[in-house]
Amino acid sequence: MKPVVTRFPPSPTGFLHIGGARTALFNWLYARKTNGKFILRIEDTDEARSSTDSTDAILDALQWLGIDWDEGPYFQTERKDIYRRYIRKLVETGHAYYCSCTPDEITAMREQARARGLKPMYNGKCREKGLSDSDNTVVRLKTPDAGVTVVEDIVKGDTAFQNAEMDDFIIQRSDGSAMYNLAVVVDDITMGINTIIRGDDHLINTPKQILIYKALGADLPVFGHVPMVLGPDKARLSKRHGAMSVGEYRNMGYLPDAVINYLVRLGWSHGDQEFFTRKDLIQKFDLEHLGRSASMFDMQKLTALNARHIQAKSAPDLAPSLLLLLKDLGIAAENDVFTHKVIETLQPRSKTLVEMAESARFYYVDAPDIDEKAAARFLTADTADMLTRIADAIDNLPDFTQDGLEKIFKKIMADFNLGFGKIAQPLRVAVTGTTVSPGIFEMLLALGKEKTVHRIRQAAARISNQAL
RNA sequence: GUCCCCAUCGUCUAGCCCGGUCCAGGACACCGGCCUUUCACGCCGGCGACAGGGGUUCGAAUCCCCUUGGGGACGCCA
Repeated sequence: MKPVVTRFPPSPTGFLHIGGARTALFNWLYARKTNGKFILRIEDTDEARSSTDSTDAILDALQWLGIDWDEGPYFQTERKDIYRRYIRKLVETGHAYYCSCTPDEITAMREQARARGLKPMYNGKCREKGLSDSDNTVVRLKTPDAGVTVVEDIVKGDTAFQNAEMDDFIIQRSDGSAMYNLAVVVDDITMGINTIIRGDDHLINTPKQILIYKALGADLPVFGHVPMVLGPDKARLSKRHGAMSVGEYRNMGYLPDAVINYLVRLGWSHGDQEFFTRKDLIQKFDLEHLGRSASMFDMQKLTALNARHIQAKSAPDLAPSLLLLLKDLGIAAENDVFTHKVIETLQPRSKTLVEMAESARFYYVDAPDIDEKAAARFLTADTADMLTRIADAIDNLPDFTQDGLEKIFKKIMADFNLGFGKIAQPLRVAVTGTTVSPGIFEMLLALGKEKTVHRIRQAAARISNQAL
């Protein structure tokens, strides 16, 4: 059994979008699962639309997702000689021919075909002319007039295409450059690709490609055409659907593991399992459980999965990404024990890292921004004394632990005849500035004794000042 | 217009290949409740689907056909 060789061939005409990422993921997972090889190839033969910026962005996004490649990136623009050689071979063996029809003529043919209720096609005018290479000639593949070409697809099953439906398509442009179908097949053959998983928008290209494989006398790879990812309006995913690029998800505070988890579940399943670690996926991914129908992209589910992945990670793992986001908020934080504690208090209540960074803000600033509404409700005149008492008690606490804090709170509760809630909320507002925060104990413990005492005193002072 | 693909809760899906264990299971969302120092997490419960019509069969979500709906492709783009 030969090792599996898969590939991901993006064209560098923009960022890596979600649909492309999923295709890359399927190929990568299958290669990793089978101990095969995953090759990256940049399909930049459309030089007008391709850019190195796009290439960089795509590579960057793949790296962020943790999709690494064993070979490449190869660039099709650097392989022109290879294509030319194969095209020459096809002409020499009679599988292809030169055609001198002008674009206008072709347009006319198409209109004619359409008028007769047929598929718009080239009519094979130059097929038997025996033209040779000259300016303004293209090369076309000689396709069979009759019979069928069957695509054996591991996700769609066998699909038969009438050869009569296929025209003699162009494999080389008049400027001598290779067209997509030719370049892909030549690349896949020469790179040893034996498993092709791609979007089902390519299913129609497959019979054409099979014809090229056959004309070249090459073995066919295994094909698997996965359904498209659609937007919420069931239209193919496009710019107008909002966040499309993988990079946007990084900026919004999504974890690569969550994105991968979500993407793989869009069209693949493993029983009822929803949560997968990277390791799980490499172990469990298979081609048998790829779905056949298109799916819609659902941010809410991605977000839910992201929350679960945030909880599943360790604080030190989360820290580097969070630090970057804190920096965006103007907060300089270190990857230290303090930050790790901060993260732990926030993990169960953050759906994204951006959310976590915003919630973490109060830990780092010198004095929290006091929310006026919260202050009006909880930092009232009658709490000033209590807060001062708490601050003093904590200040004198030999051990700044949950036990120590509990003892203090119990005493205060008894002395002031208050329920715990009556103490906790003013305290929370004093220390965080808002009524919403992690649990009092974990939060104070993470904040540290000094800051805690300082903030409570500041709040008490604030109340006194307002009373004047 | 022609060709191709697809069709289970609002969404992602299990089940379909090898009909009965499915008056269809899980997850997200939504709605209740519990827990509780806030917000969350968590837990419990609820709502909610086999597109329609014909067959085949003792029996169909599962097999066949048609209809409808959705998607894709018909480039000197990839």
